[in-house]
Amino acid sequence: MATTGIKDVARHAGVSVGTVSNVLNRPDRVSEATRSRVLRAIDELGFVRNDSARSLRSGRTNALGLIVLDVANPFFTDVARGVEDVSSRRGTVVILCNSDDSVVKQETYLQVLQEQRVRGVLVTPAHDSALPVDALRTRGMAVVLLDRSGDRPDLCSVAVDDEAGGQLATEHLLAAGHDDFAFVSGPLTIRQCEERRRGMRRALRGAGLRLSGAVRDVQVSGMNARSGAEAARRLLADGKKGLPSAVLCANDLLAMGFMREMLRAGVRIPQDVALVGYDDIEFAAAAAIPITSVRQPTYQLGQTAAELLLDECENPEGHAHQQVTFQPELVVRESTAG
Amino acid sequence: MATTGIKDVARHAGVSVGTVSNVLNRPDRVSEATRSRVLRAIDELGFVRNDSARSLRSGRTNALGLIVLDVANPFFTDVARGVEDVSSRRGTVVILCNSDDSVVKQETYLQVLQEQRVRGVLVTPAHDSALPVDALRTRGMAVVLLDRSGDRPDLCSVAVDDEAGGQLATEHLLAAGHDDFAFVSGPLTIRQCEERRRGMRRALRGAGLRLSGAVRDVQVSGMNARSGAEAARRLLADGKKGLPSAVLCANDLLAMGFMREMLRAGVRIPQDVALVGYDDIEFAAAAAIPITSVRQPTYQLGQTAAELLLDECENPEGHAHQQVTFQPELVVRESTAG
DNA sequence: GCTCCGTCATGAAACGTTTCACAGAGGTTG
DNA sequence: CAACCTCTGTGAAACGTTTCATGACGGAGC
Repeated sequence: MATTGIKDVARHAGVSVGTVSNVLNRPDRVSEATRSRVLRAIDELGFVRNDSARSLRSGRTNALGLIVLDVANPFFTDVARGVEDVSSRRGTVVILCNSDDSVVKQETYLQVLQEQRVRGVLVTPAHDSALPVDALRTRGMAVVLLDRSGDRPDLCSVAVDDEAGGQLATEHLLAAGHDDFAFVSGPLTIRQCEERRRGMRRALRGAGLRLSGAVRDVQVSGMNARSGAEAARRLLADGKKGLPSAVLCANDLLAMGFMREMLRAGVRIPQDVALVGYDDIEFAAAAAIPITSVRQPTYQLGQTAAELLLDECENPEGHAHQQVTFQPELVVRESTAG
Repeated sequence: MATTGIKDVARHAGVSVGTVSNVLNRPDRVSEATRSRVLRAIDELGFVRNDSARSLRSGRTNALGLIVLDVANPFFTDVARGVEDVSSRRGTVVILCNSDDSVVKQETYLQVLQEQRVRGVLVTPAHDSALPVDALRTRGMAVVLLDRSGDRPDLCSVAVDDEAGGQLATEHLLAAGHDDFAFVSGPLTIRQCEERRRGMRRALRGAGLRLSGAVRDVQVSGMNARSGAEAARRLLADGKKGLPSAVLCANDLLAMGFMREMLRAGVRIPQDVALVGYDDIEFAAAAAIPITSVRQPTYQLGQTAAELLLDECENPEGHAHQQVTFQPELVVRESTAG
């Protein structure tokens, strides 16, 4: 299958291959007349540039890699969308990789992306794996960390301030007069859980409350609705102290399960218990009682990360590494409207 | 930046470049001794194959394109996940493209993917755009249609039977003794809405009901929770006939909004109105009253599509085009447990 | 009329692989 | 011992671009 190449175009237009290449890459170097002649030839022959050859010769590709834990997670989906939009605007293409939080898969993909000679990678590191950043750099690939704040000054990174989010949510509840709290979350080894909790505690301390009396932790195994329901049951069974008047869940799925179980037990939300979730997934607003939640600028996170990466690629010398931290935002709904 | 190439490896291992290439591509053609010597050299030099050169020479890339309407839509997210898993298992890489249902974007991406010389494309066609399938084929790219059933016998396609889904849901409601229905959906120009509706009507006819009396259409502008709530309000205001006893919504978001508005008005679900959604998104189960819904094998859809595509690529001659249609499945929950 | 300069176009060399025709070494067969 | 394999390894020719040194042409300045 002889694909028509630049040579055929050249012959058909009666010029040299160099000229065709110039028409493609530096149109201003070519006179109006020949340029249009070449363009017509391209059109007539249905010529399509071969990017492999282009990359090989020029030493740079038009692709970048995106490694996330799992696109099926709405958080990463939105991030991916942001990345893709920026990338397409800049004429680059995104190669999508799911590591499933596995270090092995992550390594495999990094290898593949190196073979592809992508311009750079955006990666949410699996676990606390140490990325072979230097090795990548050596191969001329830029690296930007996603959803991981800047513990490395020699790297660009983009993240959302989870501690601030926890604090924000708590201050909202404090302002409504609450003084008896619970924090529902998955294992605190999950960074996000731990940081959101820390934010909550900071807010409580800031309000002059004694942590030991003002807040209890309800820790469940998962971060889904089922676990949320379990947390609710545990609190309901916890007769001696009675229910807390305000609850912060480490994510919206937990909050949804929690709410359902509470409603079923006849507890009124927000009158008896005020509830705040985290992530502001689409369904937080669609729940039986719309849930107040902490929104993260996920799409923008992806956009910014892609822009940082492409900037670093385009201007490796003048590039200053940035650690960007976004601030979350509270979306108030009925679940705290008491 | 002189990346170390096959030549350096050859020199370092004291063999010819041809031999190194053989070690990489047909290890059995090389003696044990030299093979390990070469492998060691590769390791010591940190050599990474240049896929651009490889593709250029061999005429085939290791990439395939995936064009969806929007990854942020959970449906496509799951599909993408299926595609990616299969692809990575086969050593291929996925280039992700969002067309946003725009024909222009779709064309642009197809052009880019051609330049990349991807092995093939998986595409959910925007609108009813006619894909330039033949032009793509000419360039040696395989094409598989996603979520669009086989109106073209010369093409592989993968889809879910929406009509069957509508029928399934309706039969479930009929079996529970309902005889007064409503179908809540967005514009019927959306293929999915139209087909699900058709399935419902077929089931009703099959049960010997007269359509004119047994079912009303409630058509709203969107496919989200807000529109669902609007549909509910419209039915509530529709005093003369009273409420239907069973409602099928064209997707789960509609169903969630619908439910919320009904509950707020004091209508009991499922006692007063039974409710069925569509898509079985994760949150259907987490709603205030868990929603019975029609599940689609989205992940598997993606897997199958990717497999068909790769098969076609690997064996263009012996490949027989298939139009695969998946059957949806009903997941019964409390919203119809009356 | 001469030099000098800018504008356009040319042709060949590179980019890093894969592939292929071929060669040398050793073994087997008749 | 000649003829003929098989097993390994070689070297050079592609693949389709980009890039770069070079050249042709015509006009401006002196």
